[in-house]
Amino acid sequence: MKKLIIIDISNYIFRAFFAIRPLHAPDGTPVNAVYGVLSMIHNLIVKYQPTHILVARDTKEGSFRKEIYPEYKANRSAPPDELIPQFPLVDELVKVLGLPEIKAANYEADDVIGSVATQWKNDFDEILIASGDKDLMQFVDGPIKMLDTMKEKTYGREDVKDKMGVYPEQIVDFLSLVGDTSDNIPGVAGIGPKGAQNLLEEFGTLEKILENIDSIRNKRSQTALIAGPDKAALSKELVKIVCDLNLKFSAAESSYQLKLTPEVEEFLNKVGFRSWLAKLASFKVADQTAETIIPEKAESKTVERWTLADFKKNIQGEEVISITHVCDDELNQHQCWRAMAVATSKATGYLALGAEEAKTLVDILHEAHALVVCYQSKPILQLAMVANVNPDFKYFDLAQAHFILNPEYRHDLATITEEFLGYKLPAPAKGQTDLFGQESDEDVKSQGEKAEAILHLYPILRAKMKEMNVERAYDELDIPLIKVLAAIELEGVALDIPFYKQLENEFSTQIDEIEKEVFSVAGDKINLRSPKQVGELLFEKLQLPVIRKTKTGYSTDAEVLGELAAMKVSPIPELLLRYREVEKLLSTYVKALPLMVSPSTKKIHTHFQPSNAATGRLSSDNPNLQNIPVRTENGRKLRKGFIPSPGRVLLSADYSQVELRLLAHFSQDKNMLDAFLNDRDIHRQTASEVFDVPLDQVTKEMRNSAKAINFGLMYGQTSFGLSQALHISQGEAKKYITNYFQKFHSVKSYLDGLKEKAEETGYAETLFGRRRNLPDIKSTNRQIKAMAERVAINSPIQGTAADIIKLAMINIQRLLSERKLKSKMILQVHDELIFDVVPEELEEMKVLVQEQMEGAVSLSVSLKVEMGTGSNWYDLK
DNA sequence: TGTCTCACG
DNA sequence: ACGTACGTGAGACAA
Repeated sequence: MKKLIIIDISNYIFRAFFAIRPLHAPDGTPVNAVYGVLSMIHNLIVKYQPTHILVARDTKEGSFRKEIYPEYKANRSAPPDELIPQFPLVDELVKVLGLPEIKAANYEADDVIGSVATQWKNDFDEILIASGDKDLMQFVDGPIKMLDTMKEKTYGREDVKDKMGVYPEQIVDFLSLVGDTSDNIPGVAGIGPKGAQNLLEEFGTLEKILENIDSIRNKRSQTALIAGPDKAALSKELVKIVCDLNLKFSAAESSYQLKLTPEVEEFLNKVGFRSWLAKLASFKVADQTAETIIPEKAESKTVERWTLADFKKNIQGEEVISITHVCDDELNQHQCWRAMAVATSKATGYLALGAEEAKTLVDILHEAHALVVCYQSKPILQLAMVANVNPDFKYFDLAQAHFILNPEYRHDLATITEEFLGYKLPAPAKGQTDLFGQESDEDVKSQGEKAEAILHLYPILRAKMKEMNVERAYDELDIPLIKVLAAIELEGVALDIPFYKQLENEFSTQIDEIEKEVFSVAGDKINLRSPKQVGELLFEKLQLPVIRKTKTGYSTDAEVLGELAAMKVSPIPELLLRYREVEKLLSTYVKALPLMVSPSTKKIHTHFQPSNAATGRLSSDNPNLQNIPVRTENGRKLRKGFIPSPGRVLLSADYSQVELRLLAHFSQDKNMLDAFLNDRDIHRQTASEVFDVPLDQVTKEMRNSAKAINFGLMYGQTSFGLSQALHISQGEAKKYITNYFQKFHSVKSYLDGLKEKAEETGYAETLFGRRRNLPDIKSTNRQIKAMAERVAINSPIQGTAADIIKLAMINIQRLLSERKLKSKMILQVHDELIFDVVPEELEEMKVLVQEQMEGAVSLSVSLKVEMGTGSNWYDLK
């Protein structure tokens, strides 16, 4: 296997410079770009294992392109001062590493790359061009691929088409039409990527397009081309890369192996890269023939077929057993158990189950006193609950344990098994029964192996949690919560279906009316649900100004439509906004929710996922009941359809400003603590501080700005973000933020401390010790690191709020059962709980809920809960 | 399947 | 040069 990587070193220098924070050699010379280039080259070698490397570079004299077009690359600003002294250092680095290098006077690195790639094409099994330059995509073909080191992605023929919209052989023509701002290549004015793509799709090449100018259907493109065919020709000359340079270098001579030589050592010492000494010293090219193959598990006990009696006998005296169930309906797992596999220290069994056997099963579990280890415990608990048995056996939930260990990983059993047991589970059983309702032997075997894996994983994950000191969040919050969630899900929420049917009629009529109006103005019938068609209508047909673009086309989101509507040149943007609002309500809620009402219980049974959101929050799906509209009046009406069970009332209780209270507690900022201790409106207080006006002179706008600042800072928002949110200049936003941190200086030091702590430990953690690992916080890539820092700020706050409400839920549920109350907890929406309450219990419930929520933890700032009651979710007052 | 858009805290 | 505010789930489209 011969593999060549061609490195566009100039491209690397710039990218490295901007991606890596400033670094200096012992003598003060800036070296961040040098560091970045070394690290990118090292990564290339480690990741792609090339046998040959070639460094291509520009010469100082400039290129022939400048002669034919003086404006070529004229818009490039001079390299930053900090970068200039690094060019010779990179030269030196390439030299001491002994990297094969080619440059050619009067030609650019691109020409070297093009010549090498085309002339050596048959000498290698694979040639990777490492560069961010779009031009070079023209060479992608067979063994030749583009490699974006930053994104760690290689581009083959189809990937080029995906990214650019055209195939590699069309890239030259494409760029000749579109132009390239980075090289100041003009292209044809009036033709963008979209137009060029369409033209090339139809005619194939630039020459054919120009020959057939008369038959171009798109009038805009046609006039553009008639006006500027010479521009296209000129651009093509500039874009076209020279491939016939005399290389004076054979393919074989580019063979390369990375070694730590005395010269390299000397260089690394000079620039102060001491950690690289060790890294390169231990560097070994991996043996390419020895691929890591994860073995299938070798031995396995025979899986016996058991009856319930066998099951009982086999788990007798066992301390730990594992079970895994087989069922057909993902969404209603507790209702459809067909069979289960069980593993103990001595035996593995498989038993088919009838629905009515659930109670017996749970009784056996109770009697046996074994710890029940499973992959997901919620359906097992629900199986017991629907059989009217209180599931008070001990359980260990692997998915939840894995979530605690690393919330951002995938938590499926196959992944966990591979990670901790080092083998692959056999392919998932098809779960098909034969004509006699018997499972096939293969299915029985694979289910048995699953149960065994689960049994073996338990002590490993338990030990790991102990080692990482994260048992508290698992044992005190997540595990007891699962039982609470199991009950909430089974209880469900009632929906007023007739009310929803009526809404469906109203909304459908509105949709039709708006649609008709749009069509009459536009004179065209398009699919208003298609962003693509909407974009074409607004920006091509109506020629409205393009506000923003997405990866694939024009952006038409609400913000864009709002701006267009404000221009008042066409009624369509405004109509589209109304269409979108109603369409969203109609399709996501009004039509969908009634279909989710269970025929047997007449209620909606959402699923609360306890091991999904990386911060430790719950999420809700099938359907999601945590995003029922509330912000607009029109949407809020949908909440009128969420009603109590017959004869009951709804009670809601929500934490007021939990996250900001937590911020005050964590930061101990005097100003912020004061505001909460005196029960002041926190946003008003902030506005008064930031804008330096007395409390009573704070205007609505000021308060709104302050609110945006308060929320933004918990997410690590930048001045850019704030300026976007408030529609102010970035300078103005910056002033607000500086001012804020001057007034709330402990908040600033707390947030900085969070970043530092995460950098030291590699994770962020909540008040209860729930962790979120942040490997990216050590990234040398600025953007990636910045993202990790924002997460380091947000996770402890969002996660602690999640922990607190979990604790409250556990305590409330326990009290409901101890006091034998009939009222039920039915929903959680992050900082809010909803209860289905028996009227006689209402007063007791209010006290109980408020006490438990406010008293869940004791902080410097007391938690405040606001409550409401009513006959639907809209009218909670 | 990925992308866009949009609902919530 | 690049992106820019965290955490979710769902429906519709387009390929």
